[in-house]
Amino acid sequence: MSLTQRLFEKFGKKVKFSRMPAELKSENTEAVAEGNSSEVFLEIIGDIASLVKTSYQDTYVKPITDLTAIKIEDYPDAEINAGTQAKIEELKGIIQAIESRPTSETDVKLGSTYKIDYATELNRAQLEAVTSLYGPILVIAGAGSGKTRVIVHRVAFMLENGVLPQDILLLTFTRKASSEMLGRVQQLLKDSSAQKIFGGTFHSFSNYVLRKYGILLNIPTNFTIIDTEDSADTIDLIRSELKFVKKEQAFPKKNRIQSIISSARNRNISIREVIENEFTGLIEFIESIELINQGYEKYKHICNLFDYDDLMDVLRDSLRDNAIFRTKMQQEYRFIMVDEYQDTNVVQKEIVEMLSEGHKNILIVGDDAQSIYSFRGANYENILRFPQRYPSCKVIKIEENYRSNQKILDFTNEIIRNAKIGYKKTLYSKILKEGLPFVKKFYDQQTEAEFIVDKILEYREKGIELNQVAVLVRAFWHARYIETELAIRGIPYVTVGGIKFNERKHVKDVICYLRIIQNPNDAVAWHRILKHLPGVGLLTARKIIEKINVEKGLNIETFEKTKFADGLRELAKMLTDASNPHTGISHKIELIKKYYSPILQAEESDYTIRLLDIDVLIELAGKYEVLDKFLTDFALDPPSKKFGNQTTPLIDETEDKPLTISTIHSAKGLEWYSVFIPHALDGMIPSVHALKNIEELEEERRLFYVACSRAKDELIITMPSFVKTYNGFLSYPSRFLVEIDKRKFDYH
DNA sequence: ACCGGTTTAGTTTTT
DNA sequence: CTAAACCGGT
Repeated sequence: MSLTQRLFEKFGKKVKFSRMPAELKSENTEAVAEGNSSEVFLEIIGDIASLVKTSYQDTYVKPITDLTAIKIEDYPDAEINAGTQAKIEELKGIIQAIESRPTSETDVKLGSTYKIDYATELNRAQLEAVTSLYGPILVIAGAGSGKTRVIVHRVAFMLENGVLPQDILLLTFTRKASSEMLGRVQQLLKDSSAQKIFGGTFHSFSNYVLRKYGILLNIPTNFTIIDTEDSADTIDLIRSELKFVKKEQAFPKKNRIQSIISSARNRNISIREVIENEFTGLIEFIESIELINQGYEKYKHICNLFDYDDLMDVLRDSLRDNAIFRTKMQQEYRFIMVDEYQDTNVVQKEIVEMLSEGHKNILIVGDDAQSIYSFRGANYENILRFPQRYPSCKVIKIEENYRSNQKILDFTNEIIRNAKIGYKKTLYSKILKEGLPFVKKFYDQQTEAEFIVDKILEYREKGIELNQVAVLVRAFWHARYIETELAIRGIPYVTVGGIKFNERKHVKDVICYLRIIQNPNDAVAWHRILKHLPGVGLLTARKIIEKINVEKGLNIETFEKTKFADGLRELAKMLTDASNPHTGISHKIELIKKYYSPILQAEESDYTIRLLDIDVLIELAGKYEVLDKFLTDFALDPPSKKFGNQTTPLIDETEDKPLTISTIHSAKGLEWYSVFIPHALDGMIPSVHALKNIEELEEERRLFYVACSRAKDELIITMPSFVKTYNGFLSYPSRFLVEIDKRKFDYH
């Protein structure tokens, strides 16, 4: 029976799909039925699961979807062009050169004058990294090999050897990581000297330095930091102002333009190069985008705004062009350590090189197998090429793993063994275990979610707390069914990654009012809040802002006769009240809340829930004295990245001990007793966006590796038999699973 | 000319 | 879910 006939039997009429397989469309030309085609399709897909479109083959075939039957040859190869091939070969050579370096076998002898017994707390490789203080050092640290331990002990060792804390610079991937490390140093040494060490992200370091030396560098010290969304909004303003003539092809969207511009800066190449290499469809827009970029730069300058890339670029340029500044920095930070070096981009690499140019006391730690941020310009070549840059450097590899049991390591080693690029390191562990990693396929996403939640409850019965368990996903929507299931059963959980607290629309609105109070030139913030006034759209907002610029402030009389005069007057009054330097930040937000609530109510049906977030904001602001600092921290490092569902905006982790649902990216550096990886389908991990290009595909592999290597004791990988996406159905298991020796896991 | 409601197309990851 | 495109009203 054909599909059309089956549909007819089921629904009593012919059903038309908006996105239907071509061969079915031809069968169904006189279709009449309406309705949400995807839902209908989903309902019947159980019967006809044989007809599944694979996103990369563009055909509807009966797929072999059983993990035991499918072979890696059934997956299409990713393209490798000549340039990439040459680079892979070159990197192989570099890796070989590193591997053939003699590993240092010197036993480190330490006196007994230290507070810490380094020799017993560290293994040999770790000890060597900790006690080598001078010259360039590369530490290749596999997942779970005690990387943090090395940094913590090294900092302690430095201090114990009389290095001044203010001479040390510790650059990490998140601010949380650095504060945890320095906190541990403090505990080890039982004194507070570690507090004087500068520890933080590249961005927070740049922010600190640029504001401190702004006068020397001839840049304003009171700039406002804007995030990616603001950046895209600003770019959109410029685009509409430039009034490009309509072309055949639609102009790229603001987020795309933003990512092109940012990508060019992160990789230190021109916009033209980015488009020619990666966005060949947009070649006709190169000139326009370059024009937009010029306007964007000018706009930021006038409004005193810095985006994330500015923080990096301005610091790099200043170090390069201002010799006085460079020398000052080199003298100030005589010992530099960089964590997660595989996730630095070119600009950051240059910053590190210039900072350590004189003394060369630079230690970098990283793992090329865990490089997962190339979309942000990160380049794992930075770590691989470090020995090229510093031929005399010491290379230390730490391969003993203290996190996972040997069965999990056997599994993760296999993932990385299949990699086309990078070190083939083999991690080992002394932790032994009977069971293998668990892999299971389910009928659909619902049954998969139910299984996972059942299993989590089972763990809890056995005494494993919820906060010892994590669900790791490639993209946030992969966890939707699981979230629903958890909510139904009342299990507390926090989400990490995805839309963050500070990115929620209403939170950002409130922040924009504060930004105007702090920097009245902030046109991006003005745009955002003026558009809330009835009768004000893009163009009117622009006119108002122009007037504000000319008149050096918001002058109500200018707009007396307009239809939005009342709204503007109310806004101006609130801003005047809240601008009073004697009102605390929390009180300012309360004034904003009073003004903003009716606006929110008019726009959102769930406004009472959203108002709770603003109360959270008030609470958070209570810890700050200076508005400037509050806004900067909010842009660079949101006070709490973890938040629960709508009824509990912020979760107290120590009290509720919730389950973690996280993106794999945000799970970096963390570990749990047991880890679930749902949706292990080809097209999810690896993502559909990465199937064509070998470099992107390899990054997905590393992502899968990072996910699996978070597990200490149990690793559970599941998949539904199909998932509907906007352009097809996914039903093949992840190729990374197919590649692995079947004896390394239990398949159910 | 401009605003604002409605439809429709496209959806990764983050400092 | 979000942002662009479309369209009708002032």
